[in-house]
Amino acid sequence: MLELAILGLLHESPMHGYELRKRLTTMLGAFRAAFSYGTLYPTLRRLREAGWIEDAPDSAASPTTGEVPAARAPRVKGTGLGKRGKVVYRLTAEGKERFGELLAQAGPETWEDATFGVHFAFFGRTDAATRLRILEGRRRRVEERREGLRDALDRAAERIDAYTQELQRHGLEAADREVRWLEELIAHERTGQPPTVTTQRPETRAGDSAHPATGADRDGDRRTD
Amino acid sequence: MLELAILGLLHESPMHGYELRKRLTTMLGAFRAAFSYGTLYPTLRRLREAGWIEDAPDSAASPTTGEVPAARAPRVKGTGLGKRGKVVYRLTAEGKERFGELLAQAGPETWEDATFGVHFAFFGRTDAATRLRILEGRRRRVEERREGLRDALDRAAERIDAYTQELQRHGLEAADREVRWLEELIAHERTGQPPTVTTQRPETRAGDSAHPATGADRDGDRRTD
DNA sequence: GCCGCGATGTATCGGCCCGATACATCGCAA
DNA sequence: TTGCGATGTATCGGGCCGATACATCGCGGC
Repeated sequence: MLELAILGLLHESPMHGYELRKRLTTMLGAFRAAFSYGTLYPTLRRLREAGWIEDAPDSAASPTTGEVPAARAPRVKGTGLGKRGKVVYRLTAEGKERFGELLAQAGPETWEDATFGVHFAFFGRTDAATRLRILEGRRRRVEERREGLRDALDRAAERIDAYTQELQRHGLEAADREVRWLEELIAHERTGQPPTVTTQRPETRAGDSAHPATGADRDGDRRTD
Repeated sequence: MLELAILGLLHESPMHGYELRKRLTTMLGAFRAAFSYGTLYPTLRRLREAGWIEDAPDSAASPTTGEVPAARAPRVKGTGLGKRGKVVYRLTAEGKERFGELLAQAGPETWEDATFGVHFAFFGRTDAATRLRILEGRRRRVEERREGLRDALDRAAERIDAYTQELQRHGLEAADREVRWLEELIAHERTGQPPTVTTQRPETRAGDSAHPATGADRDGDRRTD
């Protein structure tokens, strides 16, 4: 899950682990608070070893000329880095491919809480059919939870602790709201609209006016989950 | 976190791991879907080794539960539990003490998503001062997230992907609703009201909900899961 | 000058937790 | 008899978290 998030973020532009984490935190609105560094750095390492991303020393210290660091010095373990510590990660060609694969997935794991959030955040680069499948899977998932909560409350009535009951009531309401949200999104998808685009502030300077979301890439091959 | 949940549930009555998990699932309304067995059983083992709980072969559970409609015949013939059968866990005296300690905690970890849910579910056995501290800590936590989301949306405006924006908007709304919920609860706590006396749950159907005969339930006592 | 101090930045460790998987038993129906 | 779904216990690999440890940078105070 973090893998998809990192690949997607680096797809826009290379950046540090530190910045990556901040972007992650605000990007994942609901569904997840933040990833910890204890997760982030090991994952970066894994992705590097898999060849999806590559790192380079930050050349920001010397703007244009400067001396290029002699060689991609192998990471000195033990006590931190040599001297200049910042590392910029960037996506490789294989990484782009991998990102595409992950984007096309629409299996059961894609509609779990946090995973769904990450996938949704990248819907702008996901093809329409996959978007719909994920949205509907998620809806079913939340509906199931909602029914479970409803039953529990019906059956519980005055048998269980009032606080527990209140917790379930709150959970039921949240589930209900999410289902309605999803239904709206699904309806929009079916009519070909991008998302609801709440407040429009026409500040869209020159450049392309096309919507990033409605590109409709013709699918050639697709792995159905 | 699971530790608190298990101790609290076993405080009511002894039960199997299997039943424990089902109770857990419905108890934790929002904030958490379910615990997996891959978590539950190792935790039970840990608690047993720590001395907080003890196991015993399944014979007669104490009837303090909601009672079972006599359809359950004792399937214990000759006690085959010696080798490996059903195991009923029950709280020890030390376990009760431990439960009390955990209930009294009100630190930073108690207002994280899932942990907060577990603590809240046991508010009926938590003293008032601790309840208030946890509620207020949680509120601050969610407020911070809300502000972060608000800033991101203000600043982002037309810069970011429409789907990502929609995700953040949804997250903002959810955070806002939770803050209001918490504020209501805090107000109730301050006036000494026990729990929020909610006799009606949110109706998800259209149309308003006049509640006929509050408290009366059409029997629903056929399933004991 | 230089000193602390908070933000930036990278990284590891112990431990919680999850999904997948493997068993075994029981009641029931084809 | 066989199959099947619910009940029931348990482990394993790996993802993820909180705590912790460093190191550098910019900046204001003294």
